[in-house]
This record gives sequence, structure tokens and C-alpha cells, in this order.
Amino acid sequence: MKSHIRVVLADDHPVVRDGLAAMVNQQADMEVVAEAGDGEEAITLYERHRPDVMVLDLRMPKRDGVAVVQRVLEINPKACILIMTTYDGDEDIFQCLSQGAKGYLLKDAPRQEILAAIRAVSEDRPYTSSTVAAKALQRMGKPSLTQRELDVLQLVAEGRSNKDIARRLSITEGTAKTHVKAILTKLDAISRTEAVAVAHKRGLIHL
Amino acid sequence: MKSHIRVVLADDHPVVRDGLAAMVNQQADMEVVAEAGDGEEAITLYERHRPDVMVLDLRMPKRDGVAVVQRVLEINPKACILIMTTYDGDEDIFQCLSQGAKGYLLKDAPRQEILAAIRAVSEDRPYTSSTVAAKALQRMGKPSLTQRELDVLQLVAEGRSNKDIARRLSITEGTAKTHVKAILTKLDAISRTEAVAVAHKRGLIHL
DNA sequence: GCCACTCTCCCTCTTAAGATAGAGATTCCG
DNA sequence: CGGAATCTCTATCTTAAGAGGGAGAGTGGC
Repeated sequence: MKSHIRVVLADDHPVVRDGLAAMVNQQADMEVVAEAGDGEEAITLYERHRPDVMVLDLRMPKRDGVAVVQRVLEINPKACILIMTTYDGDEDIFQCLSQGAKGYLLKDAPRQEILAAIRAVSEDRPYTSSTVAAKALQRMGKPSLTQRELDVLQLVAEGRSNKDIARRLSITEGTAKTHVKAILTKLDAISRTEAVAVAHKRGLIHL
Repeated sequence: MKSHIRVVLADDHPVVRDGLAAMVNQQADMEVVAEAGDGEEAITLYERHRPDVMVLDLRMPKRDGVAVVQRVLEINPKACILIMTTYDGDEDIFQCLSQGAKGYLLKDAPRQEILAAIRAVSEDRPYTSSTVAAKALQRMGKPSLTQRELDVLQLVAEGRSNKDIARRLSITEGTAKTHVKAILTKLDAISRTEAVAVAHKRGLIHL
């Protein structure tokens, strides 16, 4: 057993950082060694402190959680990362876990669960609550969107017309329609508006 | 000067409650007397403790922030309520402030600002950061949607067709179109999808 | 080389969406 | 009582959206 679990926190809300820090530092077996307020800082502080566990928020300024996960695992493939966020869309969960995050939990989790997750991840054991795991499994089997389709989806979600989308992406309106049609099929939606609703719920886009 | 500012917290995230509690209890002049995890509890605890300040999250289970503000001000018209949330849509801000909340700030605010806001509100002085105040002013002049239009908007946002909306609301498709048209005009949108994007950004709907 | 995937473009056809204009019924307020 | 607002419904017309096809060019892997 390790004498001390060294933790780095990354969250753009000072209140949340304070809360986590207070919780962690009350425990005899763990300690917060650094706090980051954005993605860039999170990466810098990981490199400097090489903590046992990194607790990461998904949506942060400068660089978002998924990108941070990627970069940190490049630096240290054995890094233990615990995602802690409000987003429960299956796409977010799937992305983080398949990229190599060791745990994923929601901010409304009770104290005990949060601390248990940090301990589990620090010992290299994956931690995922049952509801989160269920979502990740939901995502399996569902078709992925291509990068181009995600580009189009983003513009659809902003309320752009097919013609407008075509202009922005320098393609013809017909092609834009082809992409939209593919999106509707993959998301199992009847209309573009429903597609936006589904995509938002699943975490494919963030309005 | 008061000997003690007594604070009640209401937020559905234990982490946030811990963070706020830690910050507040470190101050010599204030103290957390109770914490609530949902809207119902918030109202109950307000009545029981009659705190000097109530810090409220907007989105909570059972009863949302706006409803809590309303109810608490019914109980005590002089209640000092500080909204603390991640939602920066002008509609949310406008609703809370016009209903009588004394302050509104965002969760990414620095510690100093949060504490300053609590002190201000406790002395019955309104506190609103400049960016938030600007949003509230933006909302002025913009036309309000009627209740029926909000009903329709909600269904539009879920991806329903006009025909579907008509069926659900027991009206004709023509009437549904009339409502949608009114929504587009009021939100200054060209299509229903853009209307959803605008409505979401302004906080008229919460997907 | 061949297969799978992606992105691009084209066609036709049907239907939903939106613009425009008008109007009756209700409630609520000054 | 006379407006004002809201909700309801009507009709016509134009255009955007979506369904259903097919197909060529490029990429990358097996």
C-alpha cells in the first residue's frame, strides 16, 4: 500500500476545486498536490507533479477533457485519470474510456463514491458506476459519425440551412443533403431538429 | 455589523456544497447552517433556519431554482437569495432577478467574488457581476413568449413535426404552424432548428 | 490488386416547413 | 364598454427538407 495518493485536480470552477480539495485532504491516505483551472494548465501540472491520480473535468477552457486525456497518456501511458463531470452522454463516456481514462463519474455522486473512485483508480483498477457503464455499453453497436458528418451536424445544430452549410464547407447543396441524410440515418432521426436533439442528448455536440 | 452571516446552501452536487461550505466557514464573519440537495429540501431548510442568505443553484431535482425563489419569497418577502449557477442565459437571469433574487453569479467566479456577493446580499445590497447584468439588460426589449408558445417550442426542440405537435396539444396543424411562426419571429430565427439554438442559448429551454 | 470507407456529386419525387394574410373567440384590464 | 393580448382556425403559395436511387474519385488496409 502506498503511503500517500498524490492527486492533481483540474476543473474550471474554483468552488468545485475547493470542494474536492477539502474532501481529499480530509482523508489520511491522500493529498492534493496541485489544482488546474484549464486544460493547458492541467497538462503542465501533470508533467511537473506526476501525480498518482488526475481528476479531470470534461468541459474546460483552452483544451477540453478528451484532449487532455489524450495528451497526458502520450506523456505517461500508465497515467491514472478519473473523469468527473456533469455530462452523461454516451459519446463523452465512450470517448474518454476508450481513450484510456480509468474512471468516469458524475458530479452529483456522493462523497463516498468519489473517494472510492479515486482510491480504485490510484491502484490502477478501473472505476465506473453502473449507470455510466450502462451508457458506455449503449454506445457500442451504434454507428459512429465521420468527421465530415460531425462538421455538418455542428452547423445543423446552429440552425444553418443546407445551402448555408454547403457554402461554409465549400461543397454543393446536394452533398450537404447527402451528409444530413447520413446523419439522420445514423442517429435514427426523422428530421434535422430531432437529429440535433438526439446528438445533444448523446453528447455528440455541445451547444 | 452583524456578528454572523448565517448561510443555507442548496445545490445538488455534494462537491459544490463542500466547496462552498469550506470557503464560507473559513471566513470569520459567516457560517453555513444547513445544506440542501434539492428544491424541496431547500424550502424546508429555509423555513427551519431562516438564514441571512440563501445560496441557490438553478437546476435541481424536484423543484428548480426559479420555483424555489418564488416560494421562499412568499414565505419571507425580505429573504436574501443569491443564485449561483452555470447557466448564463439571459432568460434565466432575468427570471430570477425580476422575481426578487438579490444576486446572480456564475460558478466559475473566483472565490473573492463569491464571498463578496454573499456579504453584499446579506446586507440587502444587490450583487450582479457586470457580464451577468449585461445579459439581463439584453433581455429587456426582447419580446416574451406566451405559455403556449413555450409549450410548442419545447416540442419543436424535441424534434417533433408540426403535425405531431398539433396532435399532442390537440390543435390543428395550421395552429401549430401559427405558433411556430410566432416563435420564429420573436426569436428572430429563420428556421425551427435555428429557433431551438437561439432558445437554448438564451435559456428559454433546457435540453 | 481488391475491398471498405469516405467524400463528393447527380437525378427525381414527395412532403414538411415557412411566408403572407385574414379572422372569430376568449379573457383580462383600464 | 373598448382595447389588447392570446389562442384558435382558415386559405394559398413558395421553398426547403427529406426519401430513394446511383455513381465516380481518393484513401488505406488486407
